[in-house]
This record gives sequence, structure tokens and C-alpha cells, in this order.
Amino acid sequence: MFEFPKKYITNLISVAVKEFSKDKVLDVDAGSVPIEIDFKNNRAFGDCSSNVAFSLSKAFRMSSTEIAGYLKALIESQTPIFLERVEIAGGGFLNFYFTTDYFSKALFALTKMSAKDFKTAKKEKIIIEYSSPNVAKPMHVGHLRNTILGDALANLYDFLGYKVIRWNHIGDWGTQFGSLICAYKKWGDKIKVEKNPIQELLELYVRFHKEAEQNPELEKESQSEFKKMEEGDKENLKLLNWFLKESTKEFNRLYRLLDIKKFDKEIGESFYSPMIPKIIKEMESDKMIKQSEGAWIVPLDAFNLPPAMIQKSDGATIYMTREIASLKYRLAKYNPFKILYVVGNEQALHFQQFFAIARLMGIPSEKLEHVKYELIVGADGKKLSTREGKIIPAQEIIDEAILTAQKIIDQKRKDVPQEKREKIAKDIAINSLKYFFLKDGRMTKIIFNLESMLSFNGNSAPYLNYTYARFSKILKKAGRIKKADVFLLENKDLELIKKILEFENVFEQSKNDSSLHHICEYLFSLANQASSFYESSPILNDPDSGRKNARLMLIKELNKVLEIGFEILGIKTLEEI
RNA sequence: GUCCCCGUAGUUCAAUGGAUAGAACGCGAGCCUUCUAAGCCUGAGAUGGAGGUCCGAUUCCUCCCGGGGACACCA
Repeated sequence: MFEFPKKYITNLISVAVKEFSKDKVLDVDAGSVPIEIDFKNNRAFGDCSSNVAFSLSKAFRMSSTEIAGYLKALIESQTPIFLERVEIAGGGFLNFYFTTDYFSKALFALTKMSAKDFKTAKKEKIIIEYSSPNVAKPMHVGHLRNTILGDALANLYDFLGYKVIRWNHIGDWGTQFGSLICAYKKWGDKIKVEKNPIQELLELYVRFHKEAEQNPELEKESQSEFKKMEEGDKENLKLLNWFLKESTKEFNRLYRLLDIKKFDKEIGESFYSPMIPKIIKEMESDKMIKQSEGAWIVPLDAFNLPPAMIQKSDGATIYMTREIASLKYRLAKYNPFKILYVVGNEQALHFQQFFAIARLMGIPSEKLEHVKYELIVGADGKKLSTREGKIIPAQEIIDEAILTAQKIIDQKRKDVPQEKREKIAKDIAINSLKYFFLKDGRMTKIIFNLESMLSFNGNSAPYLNYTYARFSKILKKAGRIKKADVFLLENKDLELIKKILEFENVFEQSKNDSSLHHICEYLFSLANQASSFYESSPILNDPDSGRKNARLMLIKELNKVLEIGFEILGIKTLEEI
């Protein structure tokens, strides 16, 4: 019976630890001992290793080497058939070496597995909020990072068997729309806006902020336009609706272009507006809020946080208010076990306050998580701001990526027809862009630089696509794979199987960190090892048919794992590039 | 001033508290009569500083230095 390395070793250790603590008659709960398995790229430290002896050494008042000795014996006494040997090294590490047979069994086991074997989460419901573009503003680089990260995160949870609700919290409410409407009324041109809505509205918005710097009266006007809207002003609402309609069209066009999965819920902030008076009343009767300088605030001294405002002195609501309303709505309607907010780190304070308020309302803190990520910054290392008009539209980047990809493909694949080249160029460009935003940790600041963004060498999506495509070609040429009867595997085959087996651990790691870069790193190193294998082991013209078939099986499983990875990252699998 | 992020090869990034700190780009040397050279192979090159906890620290704690962000009528 085949088990993945982690499970296999963990079981052996945990039996040994149980025996050991029974022997020592010590009041140590063997079940609570963290058993950690490391995969080793360097076989000098075993295929897997464990540091469990270190963590036991204090409780048992013994040296880690001594404990490792006992554990080794207790593991060996279980006569594990897939272990060639266990070694003690480095003052207490247990290093495990698998038998060759284990890896061939593993390969056969892999052929029987598919993505659905990893859906272990039993349909627990999770809401993942991401993208959240603002009406009347173009999506920019920041949204690109956010949307790609959120989409992939949702894919990951989906893959693990959760019931994912992809949530788009659209910014269609707030004082900013007061500003926009104010600007439109003053300087707007209906025809121009109809012709090029997003660009035109953005210009109005930027102009408003510029003029407001000279003339502070404008800010007041903008606030009152928003206030009017909250009170149901027909004209303003009509304008807003128009802007919303145009924006939605544009967002959807971009989502399709980027191959972002459809959202399950797309709800604008304005939706929550009617629920707010009741919520404020409740908070008042629960003595959560108090009046300060004419506004209503939630004091958060108990959390060591500055107070959070939930109603402005003119009676209008703000972001936080609608956030709370939205939370109540989501919990009541969907009862998720968790909500992930994929929002930039710049809003860390907002979310601290928001979560603190949620706790005051009795919502357990582990239900909410701010999946923050760092900014995309300019060459000066500083923020790109919409208000100052310093934005880089997502569309511009996508266009540039496609252009770059097209050039490379036109040059490298003169053998394929134009039309196909264009299709490949587009897919490669989008893949490349997505991978660029996923390959680094969330907290890495990204300096905006088209050139590095569009690099098609090294740790990039095209490299992964390329690796996949080369193996794919072999499989296509090989046709039906005969079940490998003679199973001759050499060291490099075993090493590759071992690498493939590591994939089961990567998803959990990515989930725990809410970051896809672990998966990227893994896929890249897998592809790297596979490429090396590709160069050194010609398959199709191998005279040894047993080895040939075994290797065909192997690369088929390799590509299967790559495909799973691509699916989660949201990048397209391409049979040829 | 308070709070949140971040300081690792020349550059851009990795490293659930583990053993010899890994890659990519760039730089130097090789490899296409053989399944796609968008590749492979090989060489040089790094933890901001000072303490502390620990068997063991790039990782955790404190302080300092440096960069970015956020701090009630924006979202």
C-alpha cells in the first residue's frame, strides 16, 4: 500500500514516539508532539528528515542524539518495507532513505490519482474578497496584483475542496462619487464621456482634486453631493448608475482578457446603504459608539487602536460603516467559516479597526483574515497615486505584454501559422503577467518595471509552459503508453519522482501563508529538474523499451502535476508554445 | 509621535526555528547531425548593526540605523 512520504514517515515516527514515552513512563502526550518532515534535495541528509528528537529532548531530559537512537530502533522494529535505512546525523536528526521500490510504487500510485483526490476540505464555505475595483476609475497595476492573487487563492481553496465564494466588493459609493458628480456637473461633457467613459471620468476626478487644492470649497460641495445621494437624490443616483454600468462593462472585459474566473458575487458598496441606519442604532444601544466632534465613532482603546469613525458629522456614512454592514450581510446570508479580504497592506489599520469592531460585535477573530500585500511602486520606490493621476492602466501593461510575446514567438516559431502564433502570444503574455505577480511573496514590494514584468526567461511562466510543451510533444509522438512491465529506473528518474511527490505539501503551505509563491517556487524547481532530465535522457529513441515506457509514464505524471499547478495559478496549459 | 510592512550575492527574489542560506537576471567558461537552445551544464558572488531567548536564529524578542505605507470626516 503506497502512502505519500510525509504520511508514511509521520506514521512511523508517531508509533515510535508513543512506544518511547510509554517506555519512559513519563507524562508526555505523544500525540501532541509536533512531527515535522522535511524533504531534502540533498540526499546526504536522506530523502526525508525529521527533527522530532530535538523537540522531545527537553521533556525527557535526554540529549537529542540519545532520543534519536531510541526512535531509530523503534522505527526499525516496525520493519518498514519502503525504508532502505534510517540514520542519525547532525546531533539528532533522523534521516530516512527510501528504497528504489518505493519510488516505482509511487509512480504507479500517481497514475491513479487526479486533482479531485485532493479535495479533502469537505465543502467548508469560505468567502474570498478580491479585485474590488472602483467605479469610474480604470483598473491599474495594483488591481492586477490584487485580482490575480485573489483569483489564484480562490482556485487553491477550490482545489482543496472548499466551497469558495468569489466576492467582488465594488467601490460605487462614498464621498469620492460626490467629487466625481460634482466635477461632472461643473465640467463634464456627456458626449465625451459616452465615447470614452473611464478615461474621461478619471480626468474629471483628477481635475477635481487639482482644483480642490486651490479651492477648498469644492470639498464641501463634493461631500454634500454624496450626502444628497445617500438621501436618495434622483439625479445623482442616475449619474452614478450610468457610471456603474460603463465601469462594469470595462471590468468584465478585463476579467475575460485576463481569464479571471467569474465572481459568485459582485456587490457594490451602495447595496449596503439601506441597512446602515439600523446597524448604527444597534451599535448605539450596545454602547459601542459615541459622539465626537459631531461624528459617531467606535472607541477602540481596549485594542490599543485609534477610534474608528462610522458616521461623519454631516450624517453621511463612510467606508467602515459599509464594511460592517457587508460583514453582517455575508455572515447572515452565507455563514462562511472564514472570510478572506485580499486588500493592500496600506489598509492594515483599517482592517485592524474593522476586525476589532467585529470582535466587539461577538464575531470570533479567526473568522476574518486580512490577506495583505505590498504596493506596486514607482522607480523612486514610492506609491503611485490615482488622485495625482499617476497610474498605470492595466490595459497598457497587458497590451505591452502581448506585443512582447508576439515578437518573441514570431522570431522563434516561424514554423507555425500566423493565426496560431497570435493565440499563443496572447496566452503566453497573460500567463507571464500572472506568474510575475504570484511568484514573489505577498509582502514583496514590486517596483514597476515593464521589462522585468515581461521577462520570458528564468523563473517565469513561459519557462514553465516551455517545459510542459516539450514533454507534451514527446507524449504526443509516443502515442499510447504500454504499461511498463520492465521497470528500470535510474537515479535521475527516482530523483524526479521524488520531486514530483513533494507537490502534496506545497498546497497546504500556500494556503497557510495565503501566498501562491510557494507553488510557483515548487513548479519552477520541478520544471528545472525536469528540463535537466529532458536534456540528459532521450526518451523516444531509447532502445530499452522497458525504460522507455517507464519514462513515458514518469513524464506523463510530471505534466499532470504541472497542469494542476497551472490550474491553481490561473495560467493556461499550452500543448505547444 | 503611534502603528503596519520591508532590509539576504551587482540586481530581483527564496528559505513551516534546523544541518553546507537556495534560485533567477546580469557577468565568465562550455553544449544544438539526436524528443522545441524560451533550454542544459559550469564558475565567481550575500543575511544592515548591537544585544537577548534557544541544543540551533535569515526567521522569535529588545534597541539602533535605513526605506516604504497608514494614522477620524477618502476608499
